Amino acid sequence: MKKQKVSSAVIRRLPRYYRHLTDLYLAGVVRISSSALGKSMNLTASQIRQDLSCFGEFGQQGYGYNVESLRDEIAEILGMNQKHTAVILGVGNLGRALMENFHFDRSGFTLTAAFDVDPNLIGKSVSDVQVHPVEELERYLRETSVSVGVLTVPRAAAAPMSERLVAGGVKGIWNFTNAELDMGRSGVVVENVHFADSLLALSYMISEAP
Amino acid sequence: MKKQKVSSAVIRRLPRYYRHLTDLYLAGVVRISSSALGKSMNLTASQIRQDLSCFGEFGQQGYGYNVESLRDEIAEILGMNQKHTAVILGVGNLGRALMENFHFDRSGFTLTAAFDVDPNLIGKSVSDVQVHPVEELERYLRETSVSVGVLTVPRAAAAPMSERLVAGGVKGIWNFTNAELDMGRSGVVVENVHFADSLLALSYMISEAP
DNA sequence: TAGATTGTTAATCGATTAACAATC
DNA sequence: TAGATTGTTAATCGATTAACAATC
Repeated sequence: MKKQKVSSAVIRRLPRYYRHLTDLYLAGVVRISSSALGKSMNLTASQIRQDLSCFGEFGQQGYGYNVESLRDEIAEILGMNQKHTAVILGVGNLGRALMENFHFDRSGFTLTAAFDVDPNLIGKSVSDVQVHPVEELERYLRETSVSVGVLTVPRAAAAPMSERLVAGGVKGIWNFTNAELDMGRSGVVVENVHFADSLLALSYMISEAP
Repeated sequence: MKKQKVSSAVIRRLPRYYRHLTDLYLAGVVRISSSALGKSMNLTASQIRQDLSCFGEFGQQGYGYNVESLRDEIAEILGMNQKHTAVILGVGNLGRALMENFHFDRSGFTLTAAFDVDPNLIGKSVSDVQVHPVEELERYLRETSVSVGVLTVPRAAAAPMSERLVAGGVKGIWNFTNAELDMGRSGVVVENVHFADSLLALSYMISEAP
């Protein structure tokens, strides 16, 4: 086991490994070699072995990797067993879509509360998660350990809300607004889901085509 | 103007440039140097100049870049003026959230139709876009030029739907399902929005923290 | 055992950064 | 003009690929 810094390119591939290994596992595949996995994921066998070597030795010469145990190892590496919690800020369409459709638990998270300003929503539950008035955010964060704040508020509310989350001690922010959040020296990690950036990248790629 | 291949790292930064320049423009900033832009985006001035040089010469020595015209140039590069069109497949929570909240037009797209299997939705309109029965997809694609199909269907429907989109001649697929689509030799571009991958990357980053 | 496949070291490739002449 | 800042070429850094001894 090494303790070198893991590059962000590797980090981005880990969830893909996890997803593919889960699919293989569910399909009943017991073992797989780096070259077979590489073929199915469009990576080189070398890259896969190199990536995994950042975290330990999970394979066996002449055999390859056990699908289930490699999947479990990667889950562990990703922190999926750490009982992370999340709260969601903003129960508009997108917030509700995440609450109703996204399986936080499959990523090792428990969604424990939602917050909104709309009096019509407060007190209601969405997918068994209660909507609180946003004024109660600070108290909630004080009384409950929350790993991640999910930002699905309007753009204008993104900066102030992120500051309140940081002050409340969250470790990460999952940002669905198209605001660029500045975490300064807080150490809080921001993961952006910028829909527009994604669509524009696609726009570029289809515009280039011959 | 060069005609070298543009790396995917550069392509991914283009929408960010566009977003930052738009913010600057709306804030009334007229000109900016690569070093000032770099500071605000956490990039080196060198990298910005190197990136832009893939597409042409947009600055002026001793002055920097005109914010508005650089923004417009990048919009052009991204294909935002090409009157791209999109249809959305699957009007569940996520599909509806995109239809109601995401401004396709701000990325240069027009959302022209939605498709679903649910008889209760068919015929209705969401944000002025009509929901059609999915059986009509082929006819619609034949009669209308559609650039991109937005996949917000359940995972199991992702593969067959993507095949129908490809057969119908779309140029790109914006995939919100966690299925990994294989476009084979079709030349159709897939842009994935994998929520779970994104959250797992965040999970890794907060788990590493000291 | 022989064949397969790992983990790791070395080689290559590509992307980022630095430097600087050109010039507004 | 002098100062600022570009576009581009060269230097550096990091990530990917190839090669191979170790070994199941």
